[in-house]
Amino acid sequence: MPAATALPIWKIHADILRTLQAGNRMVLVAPTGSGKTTQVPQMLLDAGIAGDRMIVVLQPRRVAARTVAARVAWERGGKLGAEVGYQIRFDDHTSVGTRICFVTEGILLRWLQDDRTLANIGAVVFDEFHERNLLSDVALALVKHLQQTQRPDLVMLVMSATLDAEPVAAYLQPCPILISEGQSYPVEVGYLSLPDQRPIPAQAVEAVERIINDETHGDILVFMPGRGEINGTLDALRGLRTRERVACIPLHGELEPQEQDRAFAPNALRKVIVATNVAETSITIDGIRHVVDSGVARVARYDADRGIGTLLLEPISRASADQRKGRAGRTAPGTCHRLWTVIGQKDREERNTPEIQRSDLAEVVLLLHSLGIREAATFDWLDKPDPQAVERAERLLTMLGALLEADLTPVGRQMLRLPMHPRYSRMLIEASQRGCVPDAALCAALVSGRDLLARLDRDDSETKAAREMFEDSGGSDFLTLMRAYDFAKANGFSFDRCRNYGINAQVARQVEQTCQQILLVAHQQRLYDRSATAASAAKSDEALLRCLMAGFVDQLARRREPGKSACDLTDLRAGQLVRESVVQDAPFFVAANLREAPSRGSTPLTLLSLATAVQPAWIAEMFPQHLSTTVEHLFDAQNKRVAAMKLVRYRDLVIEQKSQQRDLDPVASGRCLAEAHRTGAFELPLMDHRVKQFIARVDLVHATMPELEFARFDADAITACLARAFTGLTLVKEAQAAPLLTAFHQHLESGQVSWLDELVPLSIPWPDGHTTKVSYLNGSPEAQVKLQECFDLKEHPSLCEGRLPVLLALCTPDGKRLASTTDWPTFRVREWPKHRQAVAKKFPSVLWR
DNA sequence: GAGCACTGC
Repeated sequence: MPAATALPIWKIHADILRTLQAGNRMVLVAPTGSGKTTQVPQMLLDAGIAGDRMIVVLQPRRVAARTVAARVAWERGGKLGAEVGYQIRFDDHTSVGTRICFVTEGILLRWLQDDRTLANIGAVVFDEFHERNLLSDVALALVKHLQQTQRPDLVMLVMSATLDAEPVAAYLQPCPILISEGQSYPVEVGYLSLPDQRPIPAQAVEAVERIINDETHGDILVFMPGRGEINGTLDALRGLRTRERVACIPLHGELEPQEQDRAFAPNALRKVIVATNVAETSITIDGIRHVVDSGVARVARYDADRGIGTLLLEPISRASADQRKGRAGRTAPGTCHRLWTVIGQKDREERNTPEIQRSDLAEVVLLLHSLGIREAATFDWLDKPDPQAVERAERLLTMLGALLEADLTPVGRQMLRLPMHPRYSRMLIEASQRGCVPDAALCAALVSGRDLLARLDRDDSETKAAREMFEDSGGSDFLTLMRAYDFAKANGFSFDRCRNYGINAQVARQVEQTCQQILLVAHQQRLYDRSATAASAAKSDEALLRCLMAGFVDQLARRREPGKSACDLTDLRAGQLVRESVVQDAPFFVAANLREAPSRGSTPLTLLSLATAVQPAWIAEMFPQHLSTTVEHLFDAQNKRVAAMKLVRYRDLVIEQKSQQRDLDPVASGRCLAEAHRTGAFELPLMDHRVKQFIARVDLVHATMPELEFARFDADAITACLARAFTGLTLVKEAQAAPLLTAFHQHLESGQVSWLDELVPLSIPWPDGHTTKVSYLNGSPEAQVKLQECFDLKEHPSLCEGRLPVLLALCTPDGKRLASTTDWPTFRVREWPKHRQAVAKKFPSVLWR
């Protein structure tokens, strides 16, 4: 370790201090290895930048906050927790004398709720800001807001490892940018010459093989999007034919710590580490000289329109690819093998979408309200969140009772104290009424971190059998988690015992801590009395299930068929319950997790998980304001009739239906039959030529003589007429026998019907003294006439006061159509002579003129 | 008849 002052950041020491003495904002671009995280806070302290107040350094991860604090305390020769300290969840190493404090972002936001002015803080340093985590964006915006209002003396310093600092500087303007060099080695980047369609594991293995056979040195890091691809790559690596033996090591977040340690531990063999994005930001491994980058990652997004999360494979941004590349140049020059082409590089996004633009914002919006910021959508953000996401968050908070007409309620204020998503804090409030706070707290804790239960492999029948031990009779998937947790706790969180049952012991320990913390807050908030818990030992599951429903009632699902997974959800959504859920029978349940997943078909699946069976009666009791009852007339296709049903809905989801035939409404019933006909449910023989002619005539007058204001027959109008004709009827049979014409006449104003015979008559007079029929079914008047009878026509017949000539279909005596015309006199002069000879020859008995 | 990156109070 070099002397701290030899670190590159010290070259701009004077500039940093000068800038912060002249102003109160600064952006510092300093790559990894510059020493910024450990040195800058000390520089600020020694120069008295924060006065006698504390310097807070925001870290995105707990490990970083803890280890960096320890390092800085050591450099200053003090004890951790004295002059230099840290605070993360569950772990507070600070004292009254602490001057530099490393904290995770959530801690600062808690402090802000306790003291809106951050009175004892003089400077806030945002480290690793380029990651653009949700909470760093929130913290930056709130600290800026505070500086502009009550704390102009507050110093803000944003540190970023990438050069992309202009947007932040512009946001904080006036705000100088200082740039420090890093301590890294060049990395040679290679692209594919042609796109490769093979699966990425195969491509990656080929790249690894090339690196090894090129007789290079140093470990190899392969970036893959997920566990499946990692395992695929490791399988393929085993079949690798190289002169050198290598150690293949998986690395992802779900691994237990000792398994993760294999990636760090020295190895006699060259290491090939196949990792997810953990290795891009959270975990740094020394000795990597080569990176193989698949160029894809699974990215979580939030569809605010539907309130559904997605996790899809996406091409990574150029910024992200550079970050991955940098992992090869930390200790020596390296190489980076990108499994995409130079062209493909240009098509990539420049940087990642900030998390604030792809997250559920309920928790953030509630926090902002507590700080007096009511308009989260128009607040001064570095990057504004999607207004729809803000609106959905506000709607959810209103539904949960945290907001009332955009004002924070007392319940909302209580919810804010609880460190969890508002859905779960609402659940705890409910639990305080129902005497099951400890269970509800456990549920909240169980979903607050990584998954407690390992995902089952297809052929892992042993774990599967063990898992069934925890499964409940079908009430809630939370009960399964709770039992698994109880098991882990009863076994002292033993790794071995837990592993045999597919339980992550590390996660279980965290759940224990989280749960204790929640219970402490709940106690402080008087949501329950800790000393009195023993009394409520005898309890049923129902209270807990009702609490779960309170948090997720807007994600109520109704099974379409008994025993099947397809469900309808509130807000006209649909999805299917995951097969490992225990709620396989209940007709109604709430799902705590909605997410979209790609499927083999073209449409993605909406998967519902963490289900809890509920009863419609509970909804009626707990949310009467969201219920509506209507009598609706539904077409019963099976019995070919209208059925009157009393429907009870929670929002738009039917939760109860009862036949209500005696309340049948004649008008609604007729309407229902008409709609059913419209969708093709049955034929109408009486929709005959007469009716069709009538419709066509009206439409023709409408088009030709708009000044008469004849109403056109569109599909809606026709359905309305049928509804009128069917008034009081319930059976298809009755509808089919019902006379229709009168109902269609009523579509017109009184008097208009009689004008029709004048404007668009069903027949017109003919020179032979008879009449000839006119058809309107093709959209214009047509008459079929005998050619020889036309010679007495004085002028061409026309309708609609002369505006519309009748199309005459001219037939020879055998009834065959010779030609047609809308201008007989001209036809007679111009066209007839061309036909005359042939016609006269064929029909010599007729006198042709 | 089908599936999952990473954090944090």
